[in-house]
Amino acid sequence: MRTAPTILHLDMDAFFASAEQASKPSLRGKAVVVGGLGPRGVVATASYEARVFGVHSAMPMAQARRLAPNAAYLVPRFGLYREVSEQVMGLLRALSPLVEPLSLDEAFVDLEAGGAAWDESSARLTGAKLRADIRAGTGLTGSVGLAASKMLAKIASEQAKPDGLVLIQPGTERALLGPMSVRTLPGVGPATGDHLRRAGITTVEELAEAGEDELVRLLGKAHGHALYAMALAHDDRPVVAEREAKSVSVEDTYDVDIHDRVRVGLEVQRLADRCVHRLRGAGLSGRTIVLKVRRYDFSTLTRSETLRGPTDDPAVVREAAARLLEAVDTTGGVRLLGVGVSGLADYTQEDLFAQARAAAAEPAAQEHAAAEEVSEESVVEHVPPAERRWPAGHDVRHSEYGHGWVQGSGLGRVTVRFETPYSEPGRVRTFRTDDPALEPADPLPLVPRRPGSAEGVTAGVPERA
DNA sequence: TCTGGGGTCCTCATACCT
DNA sequence: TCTGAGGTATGAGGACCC
Repeated sequence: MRTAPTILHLDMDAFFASAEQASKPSLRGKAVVVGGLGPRGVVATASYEARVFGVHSAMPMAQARRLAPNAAYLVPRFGLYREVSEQVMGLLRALSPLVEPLSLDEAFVDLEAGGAAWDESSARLTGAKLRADIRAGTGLTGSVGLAASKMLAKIASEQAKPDGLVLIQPGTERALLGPMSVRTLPGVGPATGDHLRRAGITTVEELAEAGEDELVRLLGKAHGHALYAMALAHDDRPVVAEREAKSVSVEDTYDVDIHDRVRVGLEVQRLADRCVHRLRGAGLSGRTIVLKVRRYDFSTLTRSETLRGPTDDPAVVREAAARLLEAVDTTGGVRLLGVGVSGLADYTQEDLFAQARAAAAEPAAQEHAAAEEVSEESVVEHVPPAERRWPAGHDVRHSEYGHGWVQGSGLGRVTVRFETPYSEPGRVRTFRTDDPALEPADPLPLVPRRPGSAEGVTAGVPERA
């Protein structure tokens, strides 16, 4: 293990909610909740103002609304978050070639590998400058943890939240970790936490005292060994820049359980098409097709089938998914369906054969693939028009009043607040949902671009245009 | 009053092969 | 030819993460 605290963990603060607040001046300092707004939605992120009321991630939206009835409730805009995330990841890559993104709002950086830091003081300076650059570039705050290992860097950034920096000095790790809850350690969730508690183990210190053999007996080989090492603050995992995807999947939870077997079949076909669309977009093909069914009582089952070779053919995936569905009892109704592909292979490699065959046998194959693309798009767009056009929180442009965002819609009306990331809080106006002067717009950058800036960014990557 | 979506990794059972 | 042991592939489920 390295001896200098040169592994950095960055965690953006309440990322989705903060991005929405930066984008909408009237929401700054207010409780904001981002997540699914349907009857079965859950909270993705709550702003710190909303957390005061007890709202937190993964909470059912209905419960959040009871706790914070006056908060602003918005659907996620992944296009905007992705764009901000890319900007932040760009700043990290300027520090080191070894950047390991964990999600849109989190990443590890090996500062030593990039020569950005080599000891405590250089690490601290680099971390502080990074935080300032992120704020200047995006208007958002991020918390930084610095330590000699990934696990400790992550614990440090957790302690730094919100909007702070914490460095764990090498040598102090075990004393720091000892009194903490076992739940602090990565990989210890509710089930393992309960398991350990029943065995009388609640702190990291007790975990270390229990000994490796006991932990393996309690939790199994892999988990036991890993946890014992963590309890001793041993963590040699390197920062890995390129991670290859192992599976691709799509799933939908329905507002109301589906009972009709025919409808279930149609939904599975749609999901298979969407999954293949994603697969192809990533330039991949896969061998194992997985069907996921969550029943009315929340019991979940998966059925899978491994083909002779990898495929990215929508017809093949549809057929496999349909076969798998035949073996599933859906009486009582289903609340969720999903289709996934694993056992991924490099599409381009595999496709050499497919292309050779196609060229020899079927000159129309290319057109067929193009037609699939179009039909998959149209599947994605198949949503009632009123909901599609005016989702809460999305940007709009009015020919007279300019740029704004949807505050709410229903009963043929849409309420818009006219403001931009750079304006004062704006006024609210209501229109008919079919008002021709009103149209959807791309998000604006959270911080105005300097004229002539090299990374001049087009305003917003539309999640779906 | 319930519980999203997209992933990863591990364990256990079973089948098959040698 | 029978039997058992061990390796590998496959399928199902569960825990965990953001």
